[in-house]
Amino acid sequence: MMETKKKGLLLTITGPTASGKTALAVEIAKELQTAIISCDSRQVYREMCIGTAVPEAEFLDAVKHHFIQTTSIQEPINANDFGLSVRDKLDELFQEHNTVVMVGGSGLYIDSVLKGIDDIPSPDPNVRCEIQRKIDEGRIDELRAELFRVDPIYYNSIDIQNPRRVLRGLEVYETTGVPLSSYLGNKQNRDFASAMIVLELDRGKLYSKINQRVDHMMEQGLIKEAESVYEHRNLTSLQTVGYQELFEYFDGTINLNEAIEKIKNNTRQYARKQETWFRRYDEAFRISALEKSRIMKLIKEICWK
RNA sequence: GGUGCCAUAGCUCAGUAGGUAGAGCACAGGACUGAAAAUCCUGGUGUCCUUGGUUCGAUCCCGAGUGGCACCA
Repeated sequence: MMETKKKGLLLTITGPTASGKTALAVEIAKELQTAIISCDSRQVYREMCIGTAVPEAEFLDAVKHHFIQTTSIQEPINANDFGLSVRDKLDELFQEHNTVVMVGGSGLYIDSVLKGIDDIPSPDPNVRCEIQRKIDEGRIDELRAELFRVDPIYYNSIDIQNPRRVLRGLEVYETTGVPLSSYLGNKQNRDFASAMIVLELDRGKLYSKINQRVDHMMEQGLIKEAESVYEHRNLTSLQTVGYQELFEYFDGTINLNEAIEKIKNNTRQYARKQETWFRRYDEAFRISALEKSRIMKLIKEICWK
């Protein structure tokens, strides 16, 4: 069989939040003299910096980073937009580099870049609002029945308990007149090679790093940052750990200590969900986040291939 | 010192007309192709404070002890 010519290698570094991805990626990118693509659904927003743990200035200065603070919370992006933009950017970067480093913990965004995503027309936002209204009114059964009628294939493929999935199927059908399932299976495979490293850290260590990091964010002025975006609290991009809890504090429903504890709890849960997601990447190299020299050795082996 | 109330899951608490227990949170596992730091599903946590008594049987009733809280001195 003829192997299609690959443009270059995308080396993805992932792992749960606070596992040390950022610093490691910078070190690797320096070693390989290449650029970094951030794969983080929240660091793309300019208005959120402290709470999303955007890399420190010294890191950003040392290596060219892409997709960090490039858009506004008022112009939200989604997994599809992200995947397409990254692929465009990679075309450009592979002209100059054999290897590019991608680092981040947003699983769906990683998939969008590596596996691609089917081309589905963007639904009408008003349609979404209308369907959401019905969900809020408790009419989910009605919506499920409707979805079953218009798109039984999709209906049978999703978690029908999850209103988001039901909504998704209906919003596509209602705006395009065509079932969502008919758009599936035509995605564009990537034209570059891929290798992935998943950083691992035992729960105890991970949780204490998370706690420390939250305390550090508070010292850096997370409250002030949250205040500055409070008026936009309903935007999708602000459905984010570290902000929603402080908004509750601003509202007076909880006190500051409770808010901080909640941020820590929710960050822990986020880390756990990330780990669940990463277990699906069975082609990935899994390695302890603490063994830096082993990681660097592994990188060299991967890149020599 | 006296009186009253309380003691049940890691935490906050519910409960059993006496048949060894349950919610929320925490914790753990899972799903996930355009909101993904989102959304959804699943799971169990236990000397029911100690000790004597009543009873076929006590976490529950009675006595004593210990600890906590409140009030009175």
